[in-house]
Amino acid sequence: MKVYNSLTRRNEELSPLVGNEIRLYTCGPTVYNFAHIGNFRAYTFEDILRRAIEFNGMTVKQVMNLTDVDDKTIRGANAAKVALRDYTQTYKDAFFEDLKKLNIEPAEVYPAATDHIPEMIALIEKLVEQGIAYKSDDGSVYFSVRKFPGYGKLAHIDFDHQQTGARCAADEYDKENVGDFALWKAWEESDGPVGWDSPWGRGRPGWHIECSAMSMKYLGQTFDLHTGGIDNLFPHHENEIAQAEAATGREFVRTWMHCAHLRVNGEKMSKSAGNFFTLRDLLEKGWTGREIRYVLINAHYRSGLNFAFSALEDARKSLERIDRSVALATEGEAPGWAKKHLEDFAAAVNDDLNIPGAFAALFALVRDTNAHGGGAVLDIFRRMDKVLGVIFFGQSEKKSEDLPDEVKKLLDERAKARAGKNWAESDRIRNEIAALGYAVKDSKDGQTCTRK
RNA sequence: GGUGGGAUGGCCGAGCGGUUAGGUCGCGGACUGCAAAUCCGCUUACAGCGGUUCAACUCCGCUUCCCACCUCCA
Repeated sequence: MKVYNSLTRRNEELSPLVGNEIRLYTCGPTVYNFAHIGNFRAYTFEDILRRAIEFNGMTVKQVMNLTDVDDKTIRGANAAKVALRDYTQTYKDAFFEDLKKLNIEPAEVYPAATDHIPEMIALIEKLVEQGIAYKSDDGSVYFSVRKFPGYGKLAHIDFDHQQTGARCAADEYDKENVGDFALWKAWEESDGPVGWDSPWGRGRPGWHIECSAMSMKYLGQTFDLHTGGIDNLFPHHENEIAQAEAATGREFVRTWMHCAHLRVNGEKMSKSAGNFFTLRDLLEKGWTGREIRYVLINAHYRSGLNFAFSALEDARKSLERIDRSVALATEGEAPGWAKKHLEDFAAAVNDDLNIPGAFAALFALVRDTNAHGGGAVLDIFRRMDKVLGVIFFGQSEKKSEDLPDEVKKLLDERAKARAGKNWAESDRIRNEIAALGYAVKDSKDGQTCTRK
């Protein structure tokens, strides 16, 4: 299995550092609001990643953090006049509900930042002791990027020849260097009741430190894989590396993977443009979790994905087609042609998660299965879906589902009409059944009726 | 200004120096009383201009346009 490593900018074989287990840290949500589908592009990408690792016979220990203290959560909680913990709990719960809707496999650990303040303080103390972090007059602690030689190696930025961006021109902090970032932020008025005691006084952790502290706590000082959206590459992940490697003197993460952004109708998703959707927005419009999942995963994770409602419509039809084919599939030893498609599927998945290519193999299986009128390919579908997570295997149950008496009666009448070749009557009854929400299809074996 | 990624058929979206991506839509055929489903075929896609090559959508250069990051956005 090969994946693209942002650190080396090359495709590399992914193999575990220890045993057969890949240790994976995925940057999770800041729980100040409902997550939007752009966020979920990252989470579905990470889900595909862990499923692909498992597909290849390895196990995964995944840690996904919940950022439950930062500017936005504090602002939200204080504005709502509720405790930070209560405020974030709402969005934590919502997040887990959303993950289920998208059929995202749960991570092994979901550490919350506020539950790991001591670990963060310990890490910061280590950095202060080493003289790589310093306390400013206001009680904040900063990381001195100049003192960490490898700074910029992930983002491939040469800071000696870098002009200062417009956004960091404002000199509102008491920092030695504009590039220095906060490890600990001193308490200020707007924080209200939020704050923890520390060796540097009351305050709260900087954003980056939680990921370094929590990932190392659960996965070790050096672990296999760390992922997130491309926007996290710099500064967030760069800073995580700096904090961790400066503290331990060891390599922090071997492989970094980043997914590209989602656009909506060709434009960047933003509230002001009115093209900002949460998962809940789409569910309310009648789209299902797996239709949304299909759209989110059916583009290579490193390519920008253009989200459009027409893509959801395509997804719905594509999934129906897959479902119909799966309903024809049976248990047993798979025929050679099906095994070939699984090989193609695996090759695509193992080529840096080429999911569009994997879907092409799936559809080749669909076509052949239909052409053969079925086959012992259920296991092949199952193995493909182990990675994709979009197939509905309940088709046979849906078929045998009890029909209302009213519909049964109409079907009997229609069968009689058809026996007498009374086509007008047959069509009339078909329409009547359709009006009740059921679809009738005719074949050599007679009528089949399913709920629409 | 720096760094990185893009422009593919109506739409979505892979890919590679020469061999069908795939989905969806549309058209034709088979099957069917009709329909639906299914299968087969078709609509001769690779931003523009040069270059390298026996051969370029794929490599190189230039042009146009787009996107992301450049200090707390997945």
